[in-house]
Amino acid sequence: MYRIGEFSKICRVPVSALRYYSDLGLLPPVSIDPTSGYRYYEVAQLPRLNRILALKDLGLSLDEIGSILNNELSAAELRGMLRLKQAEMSRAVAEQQAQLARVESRLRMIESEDNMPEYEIVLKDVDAMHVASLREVLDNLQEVGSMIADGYGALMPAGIMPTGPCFTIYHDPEFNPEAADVEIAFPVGDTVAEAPDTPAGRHFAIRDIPGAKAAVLVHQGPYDTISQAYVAIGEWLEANELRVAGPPQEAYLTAPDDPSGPITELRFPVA
Amino acid sequence: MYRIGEFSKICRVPVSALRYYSDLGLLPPVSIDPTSGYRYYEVAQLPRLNRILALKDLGLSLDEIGSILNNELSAAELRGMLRLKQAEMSRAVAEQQAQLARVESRLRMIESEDNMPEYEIVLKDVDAMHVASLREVLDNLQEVGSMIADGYGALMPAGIMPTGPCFTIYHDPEFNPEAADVEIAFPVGDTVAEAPDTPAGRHFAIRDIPGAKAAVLVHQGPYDTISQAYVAIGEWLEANELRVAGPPQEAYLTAPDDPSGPITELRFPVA
DNA sequence: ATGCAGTCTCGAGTAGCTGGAGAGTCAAGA
DNA sequence: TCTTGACTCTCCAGCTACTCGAGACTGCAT
Repeated sequence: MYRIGEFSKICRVPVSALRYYSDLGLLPPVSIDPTSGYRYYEVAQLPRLNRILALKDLGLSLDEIGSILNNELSAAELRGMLRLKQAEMSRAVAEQQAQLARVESRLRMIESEDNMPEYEIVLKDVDAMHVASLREVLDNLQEVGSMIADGYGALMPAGIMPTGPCFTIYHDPEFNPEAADVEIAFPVGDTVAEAPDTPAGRHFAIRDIPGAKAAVLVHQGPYDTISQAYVAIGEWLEANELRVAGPPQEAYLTAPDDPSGPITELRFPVA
Repeated sequence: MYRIGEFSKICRVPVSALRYYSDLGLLPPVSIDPTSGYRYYEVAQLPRLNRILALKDLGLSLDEIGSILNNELSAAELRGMLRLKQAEMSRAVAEQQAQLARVESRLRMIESEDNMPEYEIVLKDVDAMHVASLREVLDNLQEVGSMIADGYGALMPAGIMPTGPCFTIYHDPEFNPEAADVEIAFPVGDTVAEAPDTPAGRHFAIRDIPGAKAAVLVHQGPYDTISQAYVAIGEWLEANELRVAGPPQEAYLTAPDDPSGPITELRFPVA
């Protein structure tokens, strides 16, 4: 019979943890003095304690360990749980490694530039959207502005309120300013199934854009400096070993008359 | 000006998190209606929010991010912090991978045996000890018992109380029952600098055993079945790709007359 | 006027402990 | 027998970065 401190030395587990396990009923002391409340342990409890530690080390929660120790779980169930943990952990490892890679690339960046980067690029889950869109091959990207106005000019009178800021999708595999395959999308309610032609005679397509993970960057300032943002996001993707998995999007988050100037969000879907 | 829900859609950050950042002062809304308490945001806050998310993704705490955003930290300090995080994270990644390997080896084990393993093996930090020890080359391991008794026979009368259970250290690079280089160690107080010779005329060495990480296993049952435990720990070390980094120890945790039978702890230092 | 979706604050919960406060206990020395 | 000091007890708070729920209020559309 050892008091908790001695037992703690023997098993090399902190006293506080032993008390915690005792309270949870995971490792009840062999006896508790009813007057003093002192917990008394025996060396014979070491195998059980080691089982607890071993199972904990496998990533199981104390709750789950309790079930296992009380034989509430069959071997098959334990196997299933472990397989689940395994999948979960390999995902976690991959995620951790990616995060470490991001830290390293960031370090390299600030050590070469010796200051904070101009843009912050973040991975986000962009969820699925139902959109009304106009797709055209343009020989002049200036036209995008008038196409947007044209689109709103059709949707608003028809009572179709966009549910979010409109954005363009650049379908070209490589940038070609003389024949740019551009889609302008207006997010609309899920129930919208058709839209009238625009004042300029364009025809809407209604489609779903699936959700995806995307590298997202916010560009604040005049649109004609946005190429810097493309450079930054390209470098970032390369540094983080991510591959582009779809056409990039540019969302126009501000109204044309916003006092803080135009704000554009770049989204590159990644695998 | 957007209400929190709309802004949440734009930035793809949950409302609860935005409120949390607002309470922490990390991303205060541009205005708060004094009567309703409604928070109002603007698109121009997206860059700051993305900075928060990017820094968070680098493993910084919200506290640290707050300092950075308020310019309380120089670029050099940020670099230092990131380097620290980097070291910490690569350690964490390695640890996670090792844990994943343990899960996988455990899965393989229970899938081949189709039941729970007999022993639970755990990595523990064994801390440094000051010991009085007897080292000898024995041609018969049975003698260990009498050596232990001999040791106690010298220490107790001299008023040197062992501070923990005694243990043997097997110094042989490979097991040799005809000439086993065995050290029997009695943990004693740090102040002990010498001990008298034993009744049988053996001479104590007083030394420090450095702390180390060790694979630990508890064997409950008669000593002559302990070879199973050695097999188990050997398999475990192999499955977890750990290398032995010192002579193994066997600690005798029970008194000879303990009703629960002998309990032995095996410790293999690992790198 | 009435819904109803959105928002507010506040408090609790998460996992696995760790640390502290304040009180009681045990064994040895004076 | 008393004291001292090490140990132990219970209970509560804190850690991180939120999330969830209760109960009350607001804003907008019918």
